[in-house]
Amino acid sequence: MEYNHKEIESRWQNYWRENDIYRTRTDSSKKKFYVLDMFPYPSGAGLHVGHPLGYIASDIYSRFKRQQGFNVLHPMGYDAYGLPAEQYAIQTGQHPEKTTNENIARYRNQLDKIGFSFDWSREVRTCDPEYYKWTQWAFMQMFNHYYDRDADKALPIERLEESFAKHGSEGINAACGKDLSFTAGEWNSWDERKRREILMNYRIAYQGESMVNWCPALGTVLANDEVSEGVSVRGGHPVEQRVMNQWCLRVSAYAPRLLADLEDLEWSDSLKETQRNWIGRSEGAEMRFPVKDSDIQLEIFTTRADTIFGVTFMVLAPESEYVGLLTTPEQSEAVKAYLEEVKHKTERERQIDKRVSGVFTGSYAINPLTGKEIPIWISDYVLAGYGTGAIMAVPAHDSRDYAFARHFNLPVIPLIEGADVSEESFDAKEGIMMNSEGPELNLNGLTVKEAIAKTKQFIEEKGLGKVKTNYRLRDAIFSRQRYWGEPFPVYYKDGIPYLMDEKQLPLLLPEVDSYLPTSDGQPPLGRAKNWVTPEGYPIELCTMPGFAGSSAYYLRYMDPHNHDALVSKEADEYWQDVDLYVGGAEHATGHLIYSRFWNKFLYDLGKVVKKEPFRKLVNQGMIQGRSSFVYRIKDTNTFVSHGLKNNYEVAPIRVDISMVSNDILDCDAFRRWRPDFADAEFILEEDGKYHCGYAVEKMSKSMFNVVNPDDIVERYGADTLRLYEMFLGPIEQSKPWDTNGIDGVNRFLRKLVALFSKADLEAKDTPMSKEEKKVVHKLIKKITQDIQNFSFNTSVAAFMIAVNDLTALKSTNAEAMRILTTLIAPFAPHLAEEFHHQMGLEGSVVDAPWPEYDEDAIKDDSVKYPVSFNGKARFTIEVPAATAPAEVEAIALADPAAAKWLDGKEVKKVIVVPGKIVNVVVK
RNA sequence: GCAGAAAUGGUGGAAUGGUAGACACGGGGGACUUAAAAUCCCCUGGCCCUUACCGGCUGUGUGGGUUCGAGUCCCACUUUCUGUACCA
Repeated sequence: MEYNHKEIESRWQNYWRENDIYRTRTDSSKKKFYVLDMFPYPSGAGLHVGHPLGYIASDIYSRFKRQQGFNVLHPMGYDAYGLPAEQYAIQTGQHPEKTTNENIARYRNQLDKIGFSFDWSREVRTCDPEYYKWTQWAFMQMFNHYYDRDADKALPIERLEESFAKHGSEGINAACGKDLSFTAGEWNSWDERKRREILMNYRIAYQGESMVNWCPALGTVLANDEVSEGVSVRGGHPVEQRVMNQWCLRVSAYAPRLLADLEDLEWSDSLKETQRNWIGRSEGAEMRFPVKDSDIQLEIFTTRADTIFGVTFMVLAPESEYVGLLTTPEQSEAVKAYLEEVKHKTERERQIDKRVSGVFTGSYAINPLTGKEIPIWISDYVLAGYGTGAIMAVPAHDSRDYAFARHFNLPVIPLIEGADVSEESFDAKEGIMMNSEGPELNLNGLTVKEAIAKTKQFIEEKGLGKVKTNYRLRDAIFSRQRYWGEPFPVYYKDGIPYLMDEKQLPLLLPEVDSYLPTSDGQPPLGRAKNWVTPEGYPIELCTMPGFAGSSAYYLRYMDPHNHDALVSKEADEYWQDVDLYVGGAEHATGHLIYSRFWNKFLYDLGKVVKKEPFRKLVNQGMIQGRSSFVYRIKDTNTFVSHGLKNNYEVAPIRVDISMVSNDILDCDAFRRWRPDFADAEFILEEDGKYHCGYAVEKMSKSMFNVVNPDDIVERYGADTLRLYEMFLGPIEQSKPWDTNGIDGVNRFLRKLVALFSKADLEAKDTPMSKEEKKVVHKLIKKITQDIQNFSFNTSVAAFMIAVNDLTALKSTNAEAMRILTTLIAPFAPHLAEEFHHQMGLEGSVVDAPWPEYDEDAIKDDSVKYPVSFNGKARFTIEVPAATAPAEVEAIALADPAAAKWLDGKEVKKVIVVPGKIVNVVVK
């Protein structure tokens, strides 16, 4: 049999499609298993070989689970809303829906060629109204709920209203944007507008003034995870801080649960740690410092309550509400100038420019423990969004305070014995306290840890402050001033936002004549005609951000065609959660936080049964590109091979990797590549070949290093691509794509075909020989373990060994081939299906039951023991498998070879590890 | 700065504390062939000994430790990658 991959693969792909082999149904008689890939954003560039890495791994796993008898849900869809499509639309005037659909068609075509077992009948697209109806629905639920800290869950906003009507703000412990205090009488006297304003501070989806990342180039606000190092993640445009009225999600209310529930997840340590850092829990104390000659109490947050005797000044964030209150007339000019300066700095400039800057307010606070006056300053190193936007500065033990104190010549008081603060601050939380004695509290002689505890207790008792836990995680900004996203089901009456009726969902994205903002700076939806409710009220002009649609898509797959709910009760109770989620670690602080939050919210509402969406998560590594270089000798058109380039003055030039094979350049193709290389000369190495250099870089068109999976499939077949991607190395590891070596995997498949074509398929009932059985059962054991451990590279190696062994045994046994076919089905499904049918077996190999292995068949009759002397292996003995350790020892010492290594020395001890080793310890 | 992960031949990578380098690429040699491709066989960490056979030494980033025995466990360090940062 010839291995004609094209013919085999297209034939079985058709068979799977025509027979609906991958259709999954809810089947309560079987145990479920849900394997999910992070759905892709369908970019215009199409898939490169890096994208399918995770898909192949998850496909192997889900096929394996299916063969083990599970009812496997393995869906795929598209994260279809996004910025690139919109920017392309702005440039070309084409509707983003059109280009998105074209990209999706291309992706689908590429994915289909690789032979995935996705149930495409469950496909979701975030831009599909039938899908985003439920994104809008979830937003409405969030608008209609608040977070009750006592119940520790989201509750309907009506409960809050009832409570306000009866008791005012008294007795309510809820997540709230402001410190609000009012009586029932006040509440009842307020009109609807005022009440709605109050309620807005409690809603989980709320509209509020907040400091946002504004990106002028993109004309939109961005979430914190969409900004990195002061520039937008998409496009790299500068981002500045602005106060704007925006829709937000009260993710921060869920911070404690998001942190605590990480414990039970089977995620990598590094990913959990990244989330822990992002959530950023810190235990400390909130303290009030009275301001001199004023009723104002300045509230600060600190984790170092122990350093209170070292506070020599206080600092406010420039945006702090105290700034206006504490600036004295004498200082008002200077403060005004400073605020102006800070305001015009972009976030990026603020980060790059680490110079110390600040201004004195003119006011003084009183240290409540020492009674001393301390100046209050303003500086942009204090952030408005964290803690209270004000700090007590302890220059001796905080490097930022230290830099500030040195710059403005403020005193530094060391508090820890032996700490040298003449050059830099001593930030470590360790040591013995000194200089810390006041009229009421003495910390001297205590360790830092003891001092923190004692101070906290003291300030709570004296009512100077309270113990507080802060989280770094901030609420997610949920508005985008863009076109290509989900419209908000919100309209405005007298400027107050109201929800539309649920029956009006989905609220369809309207057509516009251009995807740019309007001339008066409104978002693109401002161009839509009749963008009003039937009653004539204007509808919200912003759309939702990308993470809105990707936060609950895994639930929709469970029940994708349901018109009445995001997911039915039955489907949710059956499928529960994602058993295995495969995707990139770059989503650690975005999607994976939002999705967990979204799921927990729906859990609070009783809409889903699991408090966490993704039980086990595997991060596949990034596949980098491997660029090839040629070396042009300066001022010539002569190119020198990599090994000889040091003899010349050369300039490296990237060449398209399609002209390079195993680092050898196809010189003729190179000459044809570009007109100016047409008469290129080459200096070759001794072997008569031109060797290219290489570098590992991001895979991109501009580096000429993109490898398209279509080309690999065309040349070697999908089964080879699948096996090779797995063979490259551990799935979690980032590695460069290197097509060198794919021949080895392809060769293996051809050997497998050769082995199979010699098999005597007629003699079905012939038992395997002992040797055959051993090879096959060892393989079953190895593959079963490897798949469970996600160790696919070693599985591929095991297949290679088994095929070589069976070939060496000249095996023609049909049973051995049947088992081999079953085992390789998850990896090389096309070839396995071909074998399966050639053997005349019923149905698809997809449902071939996973074989059990027989431990007895694997056991050796005899065991080889390396015999070591003082840990160094010297010779090998072979004894019957059942030999007792004492006897093994005797045989080892009696071996003629032993005498040489004993050399008359005394044997101190002999260690026999059954089945492993004999180690003789001699003096 | 902080956090996490990693470091093994020319390359990608194997190794439940038990003969390091599986498997594959690349390289070398050979068979078949008029020839090439394809295929098959042998060798392939380094150093040394030997005509050859047989051998020996050394070796998993560096330095220490635990152990009969360490690539694997512990401590310190170096380097690389990833994430994150005026978060008080």
